[in-house]
Amino acid sequence: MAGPHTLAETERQVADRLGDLTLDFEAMAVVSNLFRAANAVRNHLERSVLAPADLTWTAFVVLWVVWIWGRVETRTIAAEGGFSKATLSGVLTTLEGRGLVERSRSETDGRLVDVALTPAGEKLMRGLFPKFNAEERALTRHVDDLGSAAAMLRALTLATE
Amino acid sequence: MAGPHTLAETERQVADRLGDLTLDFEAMAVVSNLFRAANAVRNHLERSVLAPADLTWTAFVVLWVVWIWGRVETRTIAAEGGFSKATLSGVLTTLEGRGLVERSRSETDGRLVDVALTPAGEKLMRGLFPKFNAEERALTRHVDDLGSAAAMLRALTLATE
DNA sequence: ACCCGATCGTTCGGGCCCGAACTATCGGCA
DNA sequence: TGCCGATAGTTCGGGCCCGAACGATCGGGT
Repeated sequence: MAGPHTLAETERQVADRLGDLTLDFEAMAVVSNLFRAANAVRNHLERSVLAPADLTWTAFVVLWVVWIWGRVETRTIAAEGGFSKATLSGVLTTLEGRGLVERSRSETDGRLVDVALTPAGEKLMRGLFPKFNAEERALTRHVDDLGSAAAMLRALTLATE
Repeated sequence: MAGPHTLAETERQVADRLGDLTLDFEAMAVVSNLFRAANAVRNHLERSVLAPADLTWTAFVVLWVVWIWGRVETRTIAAEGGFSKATLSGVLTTLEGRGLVERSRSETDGRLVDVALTPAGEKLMRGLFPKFNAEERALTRHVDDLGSAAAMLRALTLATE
């Protein structure tokens, strides 16, 4: 554990508090470690790669989706990135103000808004993503089976639907 | 993947964009799925368990740490919960305003602040945590080996230090 | 041609989140 | 005793984050 207490200590304390109730300690540990890991990885990548480029995590995810898929509709970005359309709207305004993306109303459906990278955004991502991926590689180097790790995380995601 | 595109499609698109560079697709998938899973699990638990009690995720984590460990110093909560002390300060003010926790300056060290649950906070957690753990159990029921899953996530966390 | 339920993106309010700057306190050392 | 670097918690500014409410648009059915 990243905190000052070990998992065993925590479990004993919880058992003291709720000794009369049935608890699933293994499920508790998985969820707890999931957030510890996500938080730690996010903070690490933000500090090492994103902060020098003055980008937040969410802004980077938005740029990544638009960069990979080209001109995309707003609703696709939100679904792909895993955040609400309300959040996306604000982030897009920030990125548009910095000249990294462009919004344009769809010609075939007046409700939709298409998003595309500007040349500046394109240039930024081309320089930034290799550094990002190199850090991802370094962070995962001690995971023996990357394939089954990804599958396990995918199972967790699917369980919420 | 939770998004509209499969992992294979995404990899092909990335290869098209960066065909001249060496990338680690497996590391990319693990980090990507880590955030998808953490986001999905967090949103699910917030909506199913926390929202009815009018608690945010972070507020619940704070209450959990204080509940399990009894009277604790502020710095311990921040380290255990994985967020900054600036964030914690605001959340504690919110929880104190709702009468769920109490702040008190340490008698032995004037710099420290001790935090403890009020009876109302104690009652809330005793009723809420069993529901929370039941959801954790449901979410992780399709993970075959919970022990190795927790270990893998722990390895990811350690890699950031 | 006209409704009407569904869908899309934005806006609003409240709360979380972090780094940096700040104040107060502590402990060691001359 | 008096300094001084280290440490704890708060405050501040800017940005993210969500649900709910809103206005605009679409498309099927009459």
